[in-house]
Amino acid sequence: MNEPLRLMRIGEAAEAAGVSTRTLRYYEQRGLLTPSGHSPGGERRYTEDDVARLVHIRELAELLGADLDTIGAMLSVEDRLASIRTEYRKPGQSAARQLELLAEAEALNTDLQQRVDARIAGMKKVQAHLRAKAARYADIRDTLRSPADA
Amino acid sequence: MNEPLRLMRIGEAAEAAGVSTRTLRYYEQRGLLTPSGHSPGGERRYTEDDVARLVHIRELAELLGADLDTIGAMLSVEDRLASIRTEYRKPGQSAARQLELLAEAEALNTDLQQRVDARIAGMKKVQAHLRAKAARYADIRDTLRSPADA
DNA sequence: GTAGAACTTGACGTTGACGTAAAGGTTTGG
DNA sequence: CCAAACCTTTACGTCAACGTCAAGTTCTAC
Repeated sequence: MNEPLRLMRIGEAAEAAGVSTRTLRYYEQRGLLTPSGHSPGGERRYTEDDVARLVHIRELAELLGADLDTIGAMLSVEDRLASIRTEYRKPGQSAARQLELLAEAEALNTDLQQRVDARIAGMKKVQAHLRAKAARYADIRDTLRSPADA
Repeated sequence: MNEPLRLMRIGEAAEAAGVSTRTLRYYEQRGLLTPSGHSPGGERRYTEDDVARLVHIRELAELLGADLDTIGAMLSVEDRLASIRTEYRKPGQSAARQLELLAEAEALNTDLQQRVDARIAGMKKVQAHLRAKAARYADIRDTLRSPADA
């Protein structure tokens, strides 16, 4: 009924995400990523989902250039969200409570979207600069070929 | 004939760019930004162009998340480029030499473009994720309003 | 059941990009 | 010309995000 659910040791998980084992332990200490389980002897065991989350963290870090605290905030929003979805499925919940949680998640998501949008806009500005420069080079190249100067 | 050419002291230049004076001295030490001149007493004097360069550096740092060494490399490309333009204007230059310099500049520019493009692509991926999430929230909101469950 | 690889928890080291304090020299307005 | 504001160099401090031992424990393959 339940899938095989591969459990990875820390080294395997780290390699799968392209980071060091130190990074995994550090992220755990910072509350960003807790391994899904442990071996009887106490070793960390990671699932594919854990690795996906790890990759996600790296994306946010590298693409957004955000520090780990900021990323932690983003993740807790997403986690919050997941629990909202769970809670939402339970029939016992009051509709008011559900709407409240939903509103919170939406606000945080909107905030994140704005940050990303701003960043993309800035990057596009740089991109435009570079394109303009490329065009100038092409011009210069043309001028060099046909020296109609005087 | 020549414009007034306002010269700023370090504090003014720093404030104009929204950074600390320490940052200016640090960038100078790292070879990223040398003031255009000095007062007789030895104080740094910056021009508007210097400030523009400073702003440019900050843009690259914040938008690209690049470290100062990388930014330094980018800047030296641009500087190289400016000197190429200067050299290119001189009539004494051989056309072969000009083409050589131009090719170098174009190669470096292309490289930079690719890096920026990749970054934008990554950001757009994140953007898409966030949009999908927003859509899901909207769905949930709808479901909450009309509980057609059984 | 044992060797060796991989893991555990400390704890100290490193690097980048500045912050900050000290001790003195320079500018500038009145 | 003089005080306040601003600047100079030098040097140590800081913070994040890990890297790197060290000393001991657990896994895995044979």
